[in-house]
Amino acid sequence: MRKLEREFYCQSSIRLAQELLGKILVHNGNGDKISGRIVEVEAYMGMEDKAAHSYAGKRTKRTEVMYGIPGILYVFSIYGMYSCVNVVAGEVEIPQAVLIRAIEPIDGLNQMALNRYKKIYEFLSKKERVNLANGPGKLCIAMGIDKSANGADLCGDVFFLEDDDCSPEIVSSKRIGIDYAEEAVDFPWRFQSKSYSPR
DNA sequence: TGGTCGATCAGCT
DNA sequence: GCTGATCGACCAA
Repeated sequence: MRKLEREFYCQSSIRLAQELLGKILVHNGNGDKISGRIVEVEAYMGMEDKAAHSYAGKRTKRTEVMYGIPGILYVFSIYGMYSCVNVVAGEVEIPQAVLIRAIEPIDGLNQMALNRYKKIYEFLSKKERVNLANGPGKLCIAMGIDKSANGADLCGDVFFLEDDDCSPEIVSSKRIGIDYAEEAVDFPWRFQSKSYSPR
C-alpha cells in the first residue's frame, strides 16, 4: 500500500483516467478514515473537448483550479443539490481533469451510511448498500466531499490516493450526460473496472 | 425495465 | 432567464 506522488497525476487525463481505476481514494475527515476503490471515471480533455468546462481554454472562477497543479481536486456543484469530484490532470496551465463516477466503499462504511441515509451500515437495505457510492453525486455525499474540498491537494494528508497494486481489466464507453457536446458525445472516454461491470 | 419529472442553485447570457 | 459532468420518486406496462 503506497501513497501516490505528484508525478502520478502529471499525465493526460485519458491516461490518468485509466490509471485511476483500482486505486483507493481516501478522505481523512474528523478523525474518521473514509475510503473506496475507484471503479468508474470519465476523462475530460480540456481545451479540445467540447464536453469539458474548460473547453477552448475557458477560464472562470469555477474552472480556475483545473489550470493549477495536477493532483488537486476540482469540485463543482450541479443541479442545485449535488457535487462532483475530479482529479486535475495534465500539467499546470493545461486544464484537464478526470471525473470520479463511482467507488466501492472500503473504510468508514458507517460514516458513509450516515452521510447518505442517516443510519448505520448494518441497517441499510441491499439496494441502499448498492447505491451508497455508485454515482458522482452519491460518492461525494458518502465521502463527505463538498465545495470546501475544491482545490484540495491529493499529495496532502486529508485527501490522497493509495495504490495496492490492484490492476483491473478496463472497459470503455461513451460519457454520460453531455448531449450538448456535439462530436464529443461519442468519444469513448468513460472507463470502468470490468469486475464492476457496466450496465 | 424504462420513461418522465421535480428538487434547487451556481454560472452564464 | 435558462441550463446542467445528478438523483430518487413515481408511474406504466
